[in-house]
Amino acid sequence: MAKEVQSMHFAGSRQQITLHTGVAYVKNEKPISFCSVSPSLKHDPQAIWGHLEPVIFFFKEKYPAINCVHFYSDGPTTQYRQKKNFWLFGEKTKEDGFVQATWSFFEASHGKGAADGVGGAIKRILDSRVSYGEDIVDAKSAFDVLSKADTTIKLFYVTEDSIKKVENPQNIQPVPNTMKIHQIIATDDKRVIKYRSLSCFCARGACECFSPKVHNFKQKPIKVSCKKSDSRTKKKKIKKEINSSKRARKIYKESDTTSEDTDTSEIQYADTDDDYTSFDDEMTTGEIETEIVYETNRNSKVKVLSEEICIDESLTLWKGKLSFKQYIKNKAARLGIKTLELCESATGYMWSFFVYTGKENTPDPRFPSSLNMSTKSVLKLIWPLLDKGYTLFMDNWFNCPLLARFLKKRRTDCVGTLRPNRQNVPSLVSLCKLQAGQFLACHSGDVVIMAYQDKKRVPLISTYHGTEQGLAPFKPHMPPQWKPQLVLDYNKNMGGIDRKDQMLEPYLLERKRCVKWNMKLFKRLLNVTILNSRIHFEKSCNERQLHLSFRLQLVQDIIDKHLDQVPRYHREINPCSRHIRDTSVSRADRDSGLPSRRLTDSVHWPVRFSASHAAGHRTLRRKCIWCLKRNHVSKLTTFVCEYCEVALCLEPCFKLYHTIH
DNA sequence: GCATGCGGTACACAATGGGA
DNA sequence: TCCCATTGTGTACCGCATGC
Repeated sequence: MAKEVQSMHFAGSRQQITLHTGVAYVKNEKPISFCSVSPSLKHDPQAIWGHLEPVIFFFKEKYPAINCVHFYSDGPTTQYRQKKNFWLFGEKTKEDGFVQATWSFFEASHGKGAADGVGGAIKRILDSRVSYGEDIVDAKSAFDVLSKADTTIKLFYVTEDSIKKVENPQNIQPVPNTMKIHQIIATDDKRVIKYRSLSCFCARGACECFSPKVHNFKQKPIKVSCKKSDSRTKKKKIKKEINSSKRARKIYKESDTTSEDTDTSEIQYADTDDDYTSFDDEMTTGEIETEIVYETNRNSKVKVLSEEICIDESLTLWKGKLSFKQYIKNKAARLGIKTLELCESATGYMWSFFVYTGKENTPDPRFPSSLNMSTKSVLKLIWPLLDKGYTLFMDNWFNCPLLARFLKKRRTDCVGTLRPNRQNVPSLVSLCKLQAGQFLACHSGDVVIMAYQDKKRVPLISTYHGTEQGLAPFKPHMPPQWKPQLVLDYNKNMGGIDRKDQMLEPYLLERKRCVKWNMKLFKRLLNVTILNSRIHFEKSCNERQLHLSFRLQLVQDIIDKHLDQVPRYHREINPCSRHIRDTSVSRADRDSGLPSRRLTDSVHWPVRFSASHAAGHRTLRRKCIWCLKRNHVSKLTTFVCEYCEVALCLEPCFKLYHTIH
């Protein structure tokens, strides 16, 4: 409805005014064009609603029965399509008594609209008056001239004070994906709006077409500051969150624990993941694809694992904003992206993994939703390996008796530590008095639960151990020590993931700061892939290879194989280049002694931004990287290097970028 | 919480090119 | 050569993601 015509110059005077034009369509009535004139040069939402207020008042008075309003405008972020306007829209439409209200934004480059026509007519009237000798020096004189003119356009004068009186909302929550919004809808609550990427009017906008999302301006995001100086406050916040999660914890009862035919669909486990505190931040999880599950080996024969495998968690350091960022207090990184991994115990070969994106964000239709997260995680990872006779080692976050029994039924043994507060764990495990080195074991069918007293009480579970004992590995200056075989096997085989992390530690590709979290995760996976390759190589060749020499050899092999395909410039600056062929000079040019005019060996050509370059973008201009990085100047360009896909000014940035290292 | 970088848009003005 | 429409460029600003 509204369209703003920018500032104008009048009869030699440099004073500017603002015209805010529009056309109103009322059912069964002729369209009414209107224009508000103001000396204020503000064009922000506060000004827009300052201009709209007298217009709305006029129409409400003329047509009191109106209770529904639809606004149409283009979508500049400086004016209409922005959070402040959204906020004022919800506020003002309620104040003005509209039952239903929508605001739709035209797509960019939509062409001229009716409101532009009104603006053109106004400017023509003013121009004609100036040509007849009238001097229009300010907004008031322009309004007077327009009022005297023979026009059907309804005119309003808006003072600067009336614009200042409009509330200017501060510190309000931005609406996610504002740039993609094409319609906002007012709700019963003035602080809550709906928005969607496509407009619809099948129920005066109050429909559920195109899945409108709800935005509440009242809610504030939960933020936890990570400032070093504020560590005490941070600890308090973490402690508070942990306590609240404990209070909210629900212990479910097993539906049928006596049944012999135990199935995962019938069992429910206690949820006790109180070591983790998830930080919710500004990013909504809906924007994140949670299907980052690495299951390439499910049906492949790439690697035959040895019998002992283990599942554990790993944390990739990430301090930036991320909705599924995890805090794990006993990890070195403490804060980052948590991955749950299945590795071979002996070598650390990572067979599968998935990124933990929170309890609610990792749905898997294969498992009942009643299962707790730790059990679902185990089943998700081990599922392709069931019925193949593996022995799975896990720590106490994953283990519980019913899971162990289920795995045993699927020909998979299970060994690990156990939390005494899990369902079906005998109370003796935590209550019995034991001295250091003593242990107590309870049997139930195939499952044995043991309490071993070391420096502190360690509950354990196994599906193939008994009470047999073994001699612990020799330690200098320590007497030989007998321990339950269960404990010895657990200590021996649980460290697969730690072994992998230990081997990767000196070669952390992801150590360099990354702007995006997914790039950091990608680098980490690349690193794990190299380690996996080495393990695979060692097994296939049956010879030991130092990790460093393996990596160096890998780099050399890649260079030997692919260097010919690398553009000339990159080869010349690469000290490893051994295969440079100068094909840029023709025989005729060599004979003439002049440099060749033919750039046959170059792949770097300046091309215009095309639809392929601008995939996902709506404009065909980008900021020049060279101007931005080297000269610290923001300069838009329409050219891009065809090969590098980097935006560069044609002159001189394109040449400088490709010649100065 | 703040700073920074990047993508995106609007707007004003300059440059360009075709037709009379 | 002039006029006018189109295209290109610079600037300002906002939203969002990320890092510290």
